[in-house]
Amino acid sequence: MTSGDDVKDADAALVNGEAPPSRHVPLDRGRILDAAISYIDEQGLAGLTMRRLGQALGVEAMALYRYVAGKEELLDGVVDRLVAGMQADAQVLDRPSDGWQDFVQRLAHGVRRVALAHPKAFPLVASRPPEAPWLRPPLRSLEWVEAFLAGLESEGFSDEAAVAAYRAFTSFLLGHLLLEVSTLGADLGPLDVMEESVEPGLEDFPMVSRLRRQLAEDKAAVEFEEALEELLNRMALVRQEGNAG
Amino acid sequence: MTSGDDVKDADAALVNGEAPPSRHVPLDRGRILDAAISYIDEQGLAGLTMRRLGQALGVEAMALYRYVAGKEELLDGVVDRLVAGMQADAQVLDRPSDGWQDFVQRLAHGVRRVALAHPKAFPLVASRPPEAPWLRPPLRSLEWVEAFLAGLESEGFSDEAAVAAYRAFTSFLLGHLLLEVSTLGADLGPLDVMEESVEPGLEDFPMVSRLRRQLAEDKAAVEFEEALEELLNRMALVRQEGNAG
DNA sequence: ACCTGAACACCGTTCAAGT
DNA sequence: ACCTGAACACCGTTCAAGT
Repeated sequence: MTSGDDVKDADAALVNGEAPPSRHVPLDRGRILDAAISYIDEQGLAGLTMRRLGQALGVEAMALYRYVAGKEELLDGVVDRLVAGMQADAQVLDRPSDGWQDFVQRLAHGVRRVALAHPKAFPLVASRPPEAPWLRPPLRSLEWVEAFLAGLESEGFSDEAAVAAYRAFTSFLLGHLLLEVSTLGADLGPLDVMEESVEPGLEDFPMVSRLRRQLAEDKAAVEFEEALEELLNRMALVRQEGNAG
Repeated sequence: MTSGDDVKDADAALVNGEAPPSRHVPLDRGRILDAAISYIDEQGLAGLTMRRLGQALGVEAMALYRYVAGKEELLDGVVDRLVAGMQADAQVLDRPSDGWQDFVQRLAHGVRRVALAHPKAFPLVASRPPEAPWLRPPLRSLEWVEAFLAGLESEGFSDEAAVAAYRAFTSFLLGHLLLEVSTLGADLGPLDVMEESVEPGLEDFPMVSRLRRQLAEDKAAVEFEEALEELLNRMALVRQEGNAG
């Protein structure tokens, strides 16, 4: 677990794990962003406050402003950190080694894993306005886009086919993951478990009430796999067109 | 509409149309929600405040609480109103008359029209947590879902096929429309126009910088049409399976 | 019946001051 | 160098009071 790496100065008293706010270890941006993500995971996005975040770090809110420019910039930092997590997790920077289908599958599952790990934070990745038109959510980093395009072209995709694939891939991920994550209670903190009883007024909607069970069934995982498979098929067609034309 | 029935006591103040009865026309929920949507359209979601909304209506903020339970409930009301707008616009309650493909196309374009008309408010439709698992964004009303399912079944879809189509349709709409709307400046109010100059650090990303033009090109409309066409093809397959099996 | 004034707890953010 | 206290403008929400 804890690698016994040397620590440069003798703050040896605090050892490992998540050190609770300690006197002499100064804050740093990374710790603040991680704390923000944890806070959102536990309390929900709406509950995140500069003052409460400071409190969680054992510090007054004003101390945060030495490391983040403001709340907006904090949230941007959270998004960056989540996106960086996707990259590390999916090893997206690796080039395709088992064909482009495997490559794309790996990326898709990497993003999905992060979304499911942080369902209350993921909508942030989706909704912050992109800084550039080539950074479509949820693939909000140049590293991501570069790796995606380069990976596909190394596997025989033309410029046009790679760009089309990029658009299709982002739309696919955004729609599926946002929907999946929204069912996991994406907004509020203390969420009441839904009642199993009959919803009021449902008797006016015969189809919905008859298909209630099937509509409520959690098919997110297989749905994702099937839609991803469909996407790969479409991408294969576009790739061939590019080669033929 | 309102028959001139006598009301026995004065608790009425029943609101009919836009009649200015006496001095200040009293507020009503509809007017508040419409004002909120206008405010979001013009100033952005982040700028919406109970106090400022009151001001826009010529009233103190506290007066709003007679008609909405709070800010959260206000936003839910905004979502309901936008969804109602989709229904009116797309005439979703009409049953299919030119085949189910035409039916689904009509619905899709109706939702897209509302999204494009209110790009800064649409993310709300996507991100508020659904009240029930059968109300997947952006189709957040029982009327919508009922009409969708009934429409497809009347055109030969089985239960399973209709439910699968519903899932696929919502994912498709959410992904495409959220992405399209996010490029229209979905978050901030006074947004600076982006610089045409070279982005910093782009030289480290050869693919992105080479494909810059193509990536920035606005293909949202054709992309939507093509993906919708794809979706219809998939739905056609699922429909046949249902009939064959 | 409908709206307002005053009040409360909480927010983001600044800046001079502490250590 | 890093953090805090005090202050400011603004927020959502309540409630008694005005008309």
